[in-house]
Amino acid sequence: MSDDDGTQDVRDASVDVIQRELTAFARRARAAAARVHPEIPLVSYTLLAHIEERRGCRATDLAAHYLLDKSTVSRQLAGLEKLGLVERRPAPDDHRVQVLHPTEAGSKVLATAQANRRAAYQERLADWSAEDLDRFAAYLLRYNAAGTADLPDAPSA
Amino acid sequence: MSDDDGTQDVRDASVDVIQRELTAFARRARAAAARVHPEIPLVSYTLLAHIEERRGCRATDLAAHYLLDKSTVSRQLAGLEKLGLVERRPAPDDHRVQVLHPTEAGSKVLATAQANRRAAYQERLADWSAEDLDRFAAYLLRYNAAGTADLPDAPSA
DNA sequence: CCGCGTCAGTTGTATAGTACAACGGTTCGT
DNA sequence: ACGAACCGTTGTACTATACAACTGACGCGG
Repeated sequence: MSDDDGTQDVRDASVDVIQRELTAFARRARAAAARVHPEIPLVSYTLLAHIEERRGCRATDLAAHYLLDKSTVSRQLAGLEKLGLVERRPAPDDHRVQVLHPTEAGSKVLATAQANRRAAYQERLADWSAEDLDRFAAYLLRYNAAGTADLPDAPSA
Repeated sequence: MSDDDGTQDVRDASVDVIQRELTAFARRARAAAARVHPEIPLVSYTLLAHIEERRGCRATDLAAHYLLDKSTVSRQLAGLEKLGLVERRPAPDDHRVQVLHPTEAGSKVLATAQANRRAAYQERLADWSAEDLDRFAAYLLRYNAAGTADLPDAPSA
């Protein structure tokens, strides 16, 4: 307990707001995503985007990145493959791993979904100044970076 | 496209980052919540918090606020009641509605969960300056307010 | 007062998304 | 060559969710 000033109260209040608003956002995110791109099975969008971005990544990488169980990723991938949006190829050097690539259809679907999402975000953020957008983006980056630092399982300890 | 200036590019880049980071956050939120308060059935935490905050609210209010189907709310509430965390009482003047109140156990569980969440957030935001926290909080408020504008949650009445 | 439209909530059914555990195949270190 | 570690799949179960059909309670126009 510092006796110098009441700065801590201000910090607490801000943290409270951040907690509450982030929670509210998370609660609504699913419904919102369903409205923006109803076609692509939802979560798969995220995985597909990651696959596109990091071509040749493995299922395990996705699981680690998104804190998902490997079985979950496996099924999501199966769905994506059935839809013809990703290809799973065994790595030549290691037969355990599958190298993931978007198909052409996958890239196309992803581009459409991204365009929709982007339009939705831009509409929502239309009346923000460039400076505010920049700062908000920076804050989110910083927040998420903090969270993923200890992420690699943060297991027992 | 417009030939007036390049400010649009900067805006687009920021919006992209915001979109991506918010999505990443949403994807991880569930797993994170499960770690922070594994006891309380997860989503119910949010509803319970809302019930606590707005004592005497109705199931329909919750559904509207969180964009949930009333059946979903009904079941969540049933679970919460079975756990002895909320009470559902018929309104005296209108027998259709149920007035919701947290039980004592509910308030206690909620307080614990909130303390845990709060601690987690504070740890994560420990090295942020008070000014940054304040601004981040303000941005999140602004962002969410835009999304809820059309929701029947801010009743003029 | 009666019937009909409306509102609140519940229940049936179906679907994602997820985890955990058990398993099969692969690779590597000793 | 054996066993540990690793990658992915499959079986099972549970939560969260939606939509639709239904029950019960209001409330209004006749």
